[in-house]
Amino acid sequence: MSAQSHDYTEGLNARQKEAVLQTEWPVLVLAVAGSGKTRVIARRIAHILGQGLAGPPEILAVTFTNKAAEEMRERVAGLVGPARASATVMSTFHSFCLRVLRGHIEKVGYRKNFSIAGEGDSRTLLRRVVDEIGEAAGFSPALFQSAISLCKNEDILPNPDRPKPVRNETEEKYERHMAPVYEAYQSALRAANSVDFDDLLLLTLKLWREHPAVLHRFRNHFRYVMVDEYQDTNQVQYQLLRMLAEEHENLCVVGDDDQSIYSWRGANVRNILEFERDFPKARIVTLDQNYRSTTTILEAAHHVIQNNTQRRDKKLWSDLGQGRALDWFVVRDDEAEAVEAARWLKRIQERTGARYRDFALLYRSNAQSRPLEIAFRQAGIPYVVYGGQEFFERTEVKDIIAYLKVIVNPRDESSLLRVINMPRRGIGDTTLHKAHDICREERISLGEALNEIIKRGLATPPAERGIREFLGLIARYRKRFREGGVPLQSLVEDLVRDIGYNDELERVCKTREQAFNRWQNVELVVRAVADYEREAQGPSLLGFLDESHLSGDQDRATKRERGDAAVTLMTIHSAKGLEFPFVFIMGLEDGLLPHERSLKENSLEEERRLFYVAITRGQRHVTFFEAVSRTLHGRERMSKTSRFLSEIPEKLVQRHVGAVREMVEEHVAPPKPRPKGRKRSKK
DNA sequence: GCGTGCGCGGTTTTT
DNA sequence: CCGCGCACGC
Repeated sequence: MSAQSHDYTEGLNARQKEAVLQTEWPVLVLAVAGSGKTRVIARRIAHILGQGLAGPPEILAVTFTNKAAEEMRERVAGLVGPARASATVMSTFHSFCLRVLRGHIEKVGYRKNFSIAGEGDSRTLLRRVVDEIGEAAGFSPALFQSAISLCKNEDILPNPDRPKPVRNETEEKYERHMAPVYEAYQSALRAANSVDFDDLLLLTLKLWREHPAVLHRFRNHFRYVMVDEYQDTNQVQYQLLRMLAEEHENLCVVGDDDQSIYSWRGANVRNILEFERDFPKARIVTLDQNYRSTTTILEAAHHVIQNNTQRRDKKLWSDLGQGRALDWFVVRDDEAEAVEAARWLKRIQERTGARYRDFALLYRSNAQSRPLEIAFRQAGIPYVVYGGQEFFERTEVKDIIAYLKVIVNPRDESSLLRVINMPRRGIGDTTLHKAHDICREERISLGEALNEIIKRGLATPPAERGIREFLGLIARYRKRFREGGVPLQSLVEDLVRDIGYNDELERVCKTREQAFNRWQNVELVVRAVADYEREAQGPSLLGFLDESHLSGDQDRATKRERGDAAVTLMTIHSAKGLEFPFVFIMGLEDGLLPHERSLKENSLEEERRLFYVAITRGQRHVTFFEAVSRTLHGRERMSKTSRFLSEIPEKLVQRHVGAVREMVEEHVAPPKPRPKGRKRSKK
């Protein structure tokens, strides 16, 4: 590795160079879809390192997904070598905050061994809370959950007196019930020494606000801060960034307001729209050259997005040639849609020699995948459906994880409740209610209360035996894990054996096959532990749990590999950031895209951005499918063409009604040889 | 304390 | 149509 400084702007266009070279003030990089933003961030990091402006640990690059962080790390490694790349801090907001909190959480009132409550954990907890204080008033726990999350995203704490303009009775009632539930939920979490995903960010903010000395250490440490997908940041993330960059202001954010599709999760487009107001010294660099799609695709996308009012106007162009007009199939129903999509796919393959992995079918909602799966299976087309149940959300996986959580954090009540009678130990509601009463009277944790029950002889003999067995098991493993010395993997293996989980699965499952499948998931947990133990710096059970909560789907890597020889089926949301030579956009009907619920909620512009994101995934060709009639919730409904389709000029689209016929020769684009790293067969 | 039906609700989901 | 959360009978 050469020590002399290197020109990391080589091969970049003028704008990209500008973005890389401006390092000493706030920079907003407005990067349209496919304009090489990851490349720019990676080069910028390399440039800062190469110029000796900062050392690797002094650079912070934040992303939203682990995958993005990983990709970034690889890109940077390719430029400056793996050693310096891995010393650079590239992580998601959540992992970054977790790291901060593992070091300082005691200053904001939690213990170091706090648990992370996943979405499911928090839902369960919320159900219990609502039950206990009897505040449901007809509102579902799910509703409370998302409302609380939105509050947390905006840095709003539970406060019953919060003045709020009230429009109608339902809303007023809702407000009245929301505050106590939020408050009770928060104290329950705290009593369990647990934090939810939103707390990771919120508590970091609290820590920095209340402990300026801590903030200063981080501020002085991270001399350069970069943020990917800035349009997706929420209020709390914005505050965190602001505090971190307050002095040096070496903050570089990259994003595209037109691709903001997560406002329903608290993302605030305002952050990117008003960056100059927030940081008056800001420079703005616009990357408007697209390196991905044909001009036809871009023109169509551009016409669509221009109907939005709340956006920064920008061009969008490429020099990749015109390509084929977009195709638009109007078919009878969702079944026909799937069958025609399969036929169309084969036709394109015949003509272009494209492989299965070159295709993606994108849809608004997961329910749309089913007819596609059926048709593709019949047509013998291999496919991979993305989304669905996450590995760490599966029952058996959650059970094992819950055991581990109880072992690490004795106060973790949700996890304790999950496993105390799993497998059956004869401990039911009666006993647990007694324990819960003791919790309250004595202000002790549930685990301690169980001990009390035995001491006071309050449990029935079988329940008492169960409690002893359970507490003994947990105590034994807690000790073993604390003492260390034995590999994590064998301890987890022992645990799974000791609790008799295999037998439990055999008992619960109806078929052998199901038991086998679920047992395999248990084995995957053990494998995940082994993998973690091998890779991590200083592996610990706590570290494994942290990783398992924040790294989403361990399966994703394996799915990707399998995806090589398969067509991709996914929602438009999960397609963001990806690209495919051939993209099919399914269900172009009013009510689906735009979704009817969004029409009610006044978020048509976000639906349009969603459509824009879908179109701009396509490299060579995009096809629309519209079903005149669609079965939804078991009921057949007639539908109207998506209003978005009329926003694309007619000359860019070829409309076909009914079945797929021969692909009309003059429309076929010459196979576009743009080998981006990997070669495409040219025939 | 544990297993089975009814009934309700049902976009999107990076962490 | 499907999955679940809860309410009832063993």
